Amino acid sequence: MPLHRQIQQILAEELRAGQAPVMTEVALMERFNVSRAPVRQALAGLVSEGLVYRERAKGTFPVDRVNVERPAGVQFGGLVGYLTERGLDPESTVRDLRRAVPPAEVREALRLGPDEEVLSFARRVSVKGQPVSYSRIWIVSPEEFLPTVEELESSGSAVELLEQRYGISYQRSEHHVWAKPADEDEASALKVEVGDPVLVIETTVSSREGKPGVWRRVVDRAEQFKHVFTS
Amino acid sequence: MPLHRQIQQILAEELRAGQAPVMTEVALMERFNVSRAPVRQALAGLVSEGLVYRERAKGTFPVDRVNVERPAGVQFGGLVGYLTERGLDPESTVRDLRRAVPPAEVREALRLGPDEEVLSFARRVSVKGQPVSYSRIWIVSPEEFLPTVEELESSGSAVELLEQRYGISYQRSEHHVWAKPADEDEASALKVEVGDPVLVIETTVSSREGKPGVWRRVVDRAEQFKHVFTS
DNA sequence: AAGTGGTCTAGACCACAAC
DNA sequence: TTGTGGTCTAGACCACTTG
Repeated sequence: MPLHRQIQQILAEELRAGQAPVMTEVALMERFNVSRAPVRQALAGLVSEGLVYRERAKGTFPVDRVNVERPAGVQFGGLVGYLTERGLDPESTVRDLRRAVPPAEVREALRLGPDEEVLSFARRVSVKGQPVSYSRIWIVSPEEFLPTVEELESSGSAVELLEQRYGISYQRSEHHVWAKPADEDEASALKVEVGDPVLVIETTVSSREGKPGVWRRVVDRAEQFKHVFTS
Repeated sequence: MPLHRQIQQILAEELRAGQAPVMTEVALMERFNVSRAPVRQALAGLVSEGLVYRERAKGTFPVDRVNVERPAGVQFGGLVGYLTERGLDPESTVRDLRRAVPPAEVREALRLGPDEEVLSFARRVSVKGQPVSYSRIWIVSPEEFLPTVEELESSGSAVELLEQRYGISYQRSEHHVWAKPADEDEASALKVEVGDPVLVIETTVSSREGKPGVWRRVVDRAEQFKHVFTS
């Protein structure tokens, strides 16, 4: 592991522990016996982590109140884990797992030809027997990637599986969010009345090359869980 | 302007114009007659702009399809400008402008004492006489910051005014998003029926020091405008 | 073998803030 | 005046990809 990562990690731990380490570049150069470059790189990392901020000619200071909470919503497929962390013991039901040609809207978002097949399935997440979220996902993946329903239900995230097995990782995502009255399908899946408000989130996930690889549409029960985005 | 910014700007223009400039570090060092540091800094900037990606031992490449669209939603107070850009000619109505003690929920988010007053007002944005968005905002600001209703309606963003006059700038924001049925107030403000779905977004904006300075709650007509978040 | 980006050293000068 | 972070130079070695 490169020096600057080690330094960043050490400082991040100290910051999260509430200690405010001496943060001037010179002091850190002496403390770690390195030149300025790795120190600056480590500090840049802490800035992008949101742990410190820097002011020219003034210094480097820890951010006031570090947000400990890591909310769901931005993290892809994090809902199950998020609920589990809070002791809510969610059930995840996967069905309709198959390779298929997606509808036109999804084909366009994923830039697929009219005959290209991708992996798809639907997932329903329930807490105490009450459904809170219903989603369908389309994943561009190797043909030999065929996880079982059990694997998907236990992992909570197909993208995670894909990353573990093939090293395919995604960097960018774009979320489109709106509210609408539930139609019949959504109402029956979520056990609400037709016309009740639901939250719809459509997400396109792309690799760092800018190539879209995953499209997902989530329908949430209104007021059940708030989604959090940070920027 | 520092060298690396100039280089980044030149390359960004070329990339957006569709030209794919030679991107190896050595080539750029020769082209701009600089050392490696500013070149690397410029390229790092392009990466965070989302214009290029880099692969170790392979090279630096333009991102597949550069998203030209700059969506509203993440930008604070950008709705009016966003609609205007699309030729929709929105009307912005500001009312109830005053300094006041916010309710407990907002006080907590802004970390205020029980008697501290902040600037507040409500804004309704309409397109063709039809309301699309209703919001209330609370802004921690100097007492002498008292913009007029006219200034607020024309600027589209109180935060922008604050930035221009006092140099106060905000970096972080956190959005909580959910759907709910409209209550009586929301229904009458947005001219929808009670119980119709609306989208609620509560946003806390903080300075880079981590100090929260603005709290806003927006209620949107459902399906009227989608909100877009990228990460 | 040649070329790439990632890392690191050891210097230097600058604008700016604080004392 | 001193110390800070921002910028830049001129070197170096490395792991890794590609021909």
